[in-house]
Amino acid sequence: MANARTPRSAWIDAAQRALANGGPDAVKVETLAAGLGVSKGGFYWHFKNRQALIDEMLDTWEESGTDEVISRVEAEPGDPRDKIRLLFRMAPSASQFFRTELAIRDWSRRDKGIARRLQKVDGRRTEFLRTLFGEFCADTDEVEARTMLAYSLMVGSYFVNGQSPGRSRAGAVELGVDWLLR
Amino acid sequence: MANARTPRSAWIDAAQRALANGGPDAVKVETLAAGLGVSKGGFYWHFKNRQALIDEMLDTWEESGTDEVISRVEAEPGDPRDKIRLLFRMAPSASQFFRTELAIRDWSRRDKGIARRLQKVDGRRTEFLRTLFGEFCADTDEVEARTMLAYSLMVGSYFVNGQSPGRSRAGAVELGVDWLLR
Amino acid sequence: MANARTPRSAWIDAAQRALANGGPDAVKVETLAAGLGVSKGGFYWHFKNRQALIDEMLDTWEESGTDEVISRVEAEPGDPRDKIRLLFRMAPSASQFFRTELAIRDWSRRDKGIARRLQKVDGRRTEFLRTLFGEFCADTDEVEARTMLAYSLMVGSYFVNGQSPGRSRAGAVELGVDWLLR
Amino acid sequence: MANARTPRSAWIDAAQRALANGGPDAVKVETLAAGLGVSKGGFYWHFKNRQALIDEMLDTWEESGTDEVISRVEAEPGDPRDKIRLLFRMAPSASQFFRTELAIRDWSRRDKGIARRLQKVDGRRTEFLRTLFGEFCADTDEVEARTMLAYSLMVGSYFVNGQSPGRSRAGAVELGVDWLLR
DNA sequence: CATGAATGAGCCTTCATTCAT
DNA sequence: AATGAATGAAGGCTCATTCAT
Repeated sequence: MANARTPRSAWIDAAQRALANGGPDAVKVETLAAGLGVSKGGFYWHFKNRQALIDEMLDTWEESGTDEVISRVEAEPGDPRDKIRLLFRMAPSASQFFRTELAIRDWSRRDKGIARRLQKVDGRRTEFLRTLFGEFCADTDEVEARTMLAYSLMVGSYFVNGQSPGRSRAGAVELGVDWLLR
Repeated sequence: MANARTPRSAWIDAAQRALANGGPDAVKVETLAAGLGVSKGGFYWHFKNRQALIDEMLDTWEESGTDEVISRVEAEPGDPRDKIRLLFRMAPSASQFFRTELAIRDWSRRDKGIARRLQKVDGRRTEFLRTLFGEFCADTDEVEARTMLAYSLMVGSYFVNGQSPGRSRAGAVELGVDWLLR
Repeated sequence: MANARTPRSAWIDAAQRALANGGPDAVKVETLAAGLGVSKGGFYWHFKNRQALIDEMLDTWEESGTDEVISRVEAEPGDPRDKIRLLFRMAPSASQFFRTELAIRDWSRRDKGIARRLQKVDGRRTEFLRTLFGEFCADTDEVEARTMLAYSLMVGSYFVNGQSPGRSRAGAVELGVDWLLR
Repeated sequence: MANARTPRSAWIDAAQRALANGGPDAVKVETLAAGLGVSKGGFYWHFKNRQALIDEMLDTWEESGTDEVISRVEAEPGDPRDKIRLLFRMAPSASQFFRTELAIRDWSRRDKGIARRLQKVDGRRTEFLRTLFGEFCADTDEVEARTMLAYSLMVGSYFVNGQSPGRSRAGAVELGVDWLLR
């Protein structure tokens, strides 16, 4: 039973990829089925309907997007500054995951349920950042300022398309990080 | 005369609102028409097709989002720090406009044409920020770092959903701005 | 009054051209108006509706398609054979007119009214051919056979698309005519 | 299995009938579906789009209108004259098929693709006629003349609506055929 | 005589969903 | 665990027609 020919997880993965590449409206039963080399009818064996798939996909994302990242960073040796730097380096490397997240971020502005999920994720991550900054920074307001700037940079830089003169986006981001960690 | 019963601009406004609220796929001729209390057929008197409306809407956004904003800020008296603060205050007030922009930002990741437009807009705005920071900050790298952080904060904070403990989002953003302008 | 800015006849001509080029469905009020550099609203000043235009166009065609051709041929000097040859030569020269007629011919298979009109036209023309053949051919059946062959050739050759080896269509038709006039 | 509830061929047949009865623009997905007692959405399971149906319909017509006809005639015993007579007798009996062809003939004047197809069909058929006439007729020009007249009669007589005095169309055509086979 | 603006029916196409097998 | 076939609700677009000016 559990070892289905096309397991549930395959649909969820495909949905996540579709979301990352084309936004919520690109999560089409037909398209996913085609990608999996399966007829769309089969989809309804696994899921009640499209919404059910989407919900499960979001559950999956929510889980892996917080604990996983944080525990990986915490496991790493080094001072808080190293850990923050690591966080910035992780985002682009988890590309597929991160691109899905960007789509979800946009989506959250139109969907209360998604917004709630994102709030949890962002809450946990900023909390983590606050802890890290707090380790070398006494003033609460300053911790908050740096946290806000750091997280906005981490997320926002992916929504910004401008070109810094003579610098790659990554280069410009690094300058920002350095400045934040002075 | 240009006394249209439903002027072109009404369609563009409606499209902008729809984009802000539901993303590109929510810009539906039928829906816009219903919202304007007009039959969908009438749309095609004003625009060749849906794409033409979208293009014009983007043109409109592009213009008002750069020249307009920049010249309004430059007209204001005050030192560069005041001007940067004004920029941050303007964004949320131009709420409808800004929400449209956020949708465009997400869209740009999937559409080359949109990406090009956004690059122009972001390029001009960051250029403007660079000028302002340059007025009280000698080091080029520092100017770049502050610019990147400021713009990411301005944009990214709208994509972040977390809650700072005991602070509104606006409050947290202000802390960030203050810190950036030290 | 009678000298309108865009006279009735202009619409009828345009309709005839459209019919010749694109068949009945190409006779679109909008297209005709555009071709005349006029807005389509004006159409309804002249005609009750599309059907009215079509009917008038057919009336016009019916008139010019019989008496005109026949009287022009009869006016010409020469023996019956010359006149028949002239008829064959006239068809392609009256190109615009003839192309309209081909469209009408097709149309007539689906529209009783058109069929009746065409029957009148074909009846008069074949009658005329019968007279001409009768002048050098005694046997009634032979006259009928030649008439049928001649008229089918005149009309049908325009619906046939094959290529005779080493001959133009006109060349092949001429061979047929020669043979018919032996 | 290929046990389609509404097989592809049913759509093609319906399309052919629609074309025969109303011309190319009458081949409407919605209309065909209604005729087949099926919802229009189902159409797109069988065909990519309307054009795909039309193309397949034309392929079908092309094949059955050449190879099929020719091989059926060639299989028949008898001298060339008998075979030509058979050809003339076959046309009206394949009424549905022939009416479709007449529509295609008209269509070909406005559509290059259709024209190419028709040229192939007419080319093969006239080639066949040329062979048959060649068997009892030495002079090349005469063969060509008779071929042209025969084929124009076969096709053209269906576009001619006149009434021969005291004769049916079929009767008049027969007279023509007899004369051609002297 | 005509335009500018709109209506509404109709068509093509897409897609979530259903269902018998 | 899935396929083949279909439904039906949208949504984009065209076009005949209307009507105030």
